[in-house]
Amino acid sequence: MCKKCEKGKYYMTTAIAYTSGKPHIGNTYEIVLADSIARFKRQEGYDVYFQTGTDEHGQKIQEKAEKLGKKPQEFVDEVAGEVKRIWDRMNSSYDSFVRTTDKDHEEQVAKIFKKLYDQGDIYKGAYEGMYCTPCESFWTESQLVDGKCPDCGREVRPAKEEAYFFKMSKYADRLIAHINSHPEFIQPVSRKNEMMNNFLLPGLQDLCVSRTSFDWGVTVGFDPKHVVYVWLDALTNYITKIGYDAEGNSTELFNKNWPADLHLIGKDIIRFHTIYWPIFLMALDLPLPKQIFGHPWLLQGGEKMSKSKGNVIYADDMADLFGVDATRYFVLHEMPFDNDGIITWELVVERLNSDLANILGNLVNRTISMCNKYFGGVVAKTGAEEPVDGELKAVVTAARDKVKAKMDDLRVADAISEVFTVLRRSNKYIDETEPWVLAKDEEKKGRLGEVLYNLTESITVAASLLHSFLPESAEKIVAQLNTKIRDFESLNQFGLYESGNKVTDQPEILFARLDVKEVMEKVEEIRKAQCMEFEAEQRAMGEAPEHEEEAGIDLEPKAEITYDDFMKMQFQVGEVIACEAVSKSKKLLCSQVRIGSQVKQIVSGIRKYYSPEEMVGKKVMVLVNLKPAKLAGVLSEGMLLCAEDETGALALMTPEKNMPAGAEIC
RNA sequence: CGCGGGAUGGAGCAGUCUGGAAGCUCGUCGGGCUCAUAACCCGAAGGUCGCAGGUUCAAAUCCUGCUCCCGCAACCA
Repeated sequence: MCKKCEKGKYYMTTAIAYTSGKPHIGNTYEIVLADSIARFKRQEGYDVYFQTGTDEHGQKIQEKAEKLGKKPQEFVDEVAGEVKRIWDRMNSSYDSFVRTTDKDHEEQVAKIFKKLYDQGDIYKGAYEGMYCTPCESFWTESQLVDGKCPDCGREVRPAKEEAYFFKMSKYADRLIAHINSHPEFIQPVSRKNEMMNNFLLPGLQDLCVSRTSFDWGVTVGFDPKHVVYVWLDALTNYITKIGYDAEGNSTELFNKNWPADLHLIGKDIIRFHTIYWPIFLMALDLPLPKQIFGHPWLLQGGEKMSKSKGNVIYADDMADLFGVDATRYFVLHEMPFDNDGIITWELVVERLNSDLANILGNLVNRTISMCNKYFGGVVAKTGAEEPVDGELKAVVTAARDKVKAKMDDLRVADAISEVFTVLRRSNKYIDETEPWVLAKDEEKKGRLGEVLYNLTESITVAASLLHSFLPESAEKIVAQLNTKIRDFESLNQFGLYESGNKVTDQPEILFARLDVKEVMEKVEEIRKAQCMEFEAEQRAMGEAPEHEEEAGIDLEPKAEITYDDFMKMQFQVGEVIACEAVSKSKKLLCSQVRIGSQVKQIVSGIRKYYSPEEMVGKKVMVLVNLKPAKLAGVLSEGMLLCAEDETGALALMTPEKNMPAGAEIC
């Protein structure tokens, strides 16, 4: 009975999370998605090996650690611990958690680098070009967009660096052939053309695979001032951690599991996984992974999440409010196959109430209640069948293969929907059979027993199919029914629930309905806490030695103006009577400013330094007769004057003694 | 002409590749039912599929042009 041998191995990975900060629900989505696939494959009978982990090297991490006054290792230990904790909390069943700072990984990366160098795929050159610090990327002039980084759009600066390069072009033809002959290689397929047209067909540039500008990475053994640059370090985790050895002594685990069956990654790093990674593997003379799936993103209300917007949703907060399975359910359900998904707290509550509480939880609850009420909890087949049973049974027995078909395409959301089809049909079945009517007639007791048996059986099958997605809840359901998660093989059969079995007499509510308002109140608290945390972090990152010896600031002198020029400008004291953030912008606040008897609306880029609440009541210096203009679509009828230091920090100008709103400043 | 994504009943989406009776979930309204977590079941209303042209016997779907929205960027009056 070696269940593990039935279908062969299935090796899958997630991308490894970059440890520059705590992962939000969008990042967490990937692990939940991967976990569901891993669990499903196991259920199907595959010998699954599921690897995830963290990517911990690089300039960004080094810099962030420095700013926080920590050693890089100390910093990544903290973040990696946090990532692992969240992954665990989400109940992810990974077999291996890799960290790129693991010694065995680092050793292999160095060996791989040397091997590729020795065989001539990596050569030493000099990189000259425009460098984008945040992206850690060099660009050629022709790649720049408006003279800026084509990836992030930020400023680049000319830089020259001695570096090692990988001869990408050498393998390009082979890769193109592979992609063309393996249509399943890149998923969703729409990404395939993107890669072909934008990168492969125009011709691959050699890839820079080392850096000298920082040292937080794997040192190149034979040239220690270089560290291995991100992709050769990060991507290779997929082989190093299962025991690949560049010198030919790979482990059993590696020989069994490579090539990977699935790399699950975000759509933003498809290029690296479908071009660079396969080429590295070709150079190492290893087979290519079978499939790479670039999943879409989960966006907060249609926007990307960011801390500075205070709209980041974390898995922890969701799990606190809704529970782990509800969190898993939401991200899995809401994420379409190749479009970005949307997450808002309101949507989460809606899904939880309507699907988990109403359809699933309530079905289990009402069924168990009836079993108890009418038969003291005993569920027994009586043989009193009626035609309507057939429809229910047909839906139940068809579910397994439908779920499997969706999962084979990695359409997890659709797979879950198939299970809910069963649950909906079961609820309908209760209405059709009206057990409470049957219960009133002693002669129909047999029929009533059959109906409840059919329901119990249907729920058992559904729970078994849900096990991959909502492991905890599925276990709870079968426990309440006093049975077990059923073997995948037999899930297309109806009637395996042990007749005469007794369900629990104390059914627990699986998912409680939630009130949106109450949830939103709690969310407000979370938001506030998040903003404070963000500010604290900003402060910790800010250069600490602020007031040692106040340095003056010299500005480029502007052209001299006349007194008449000066008199053209009308400055007055204004009182801020209301203020709110401009929703479209991260930086702007919109204030209503009372000047004498009139009120002007003024937009200012000071959100980073002043909250709307603290603005209200302030007396400020206003340039009143500035021509009105629209900022981020909002009309602004003047300017609040601020002092600005060399870091860009702002301070509002306020009268040194209290002055009435409207007082002229001259 | 910065890059990218999008526009389908009140909300969120599917359908677009491979033209051929506008569909799903939620919400709303009406009805049924009472075993159950004010849950469940049935029914209804609600869309000129962003706009304008074009191709076609036939366009949400293909072609052309335009508008608007979102992310990055910009905006810090």
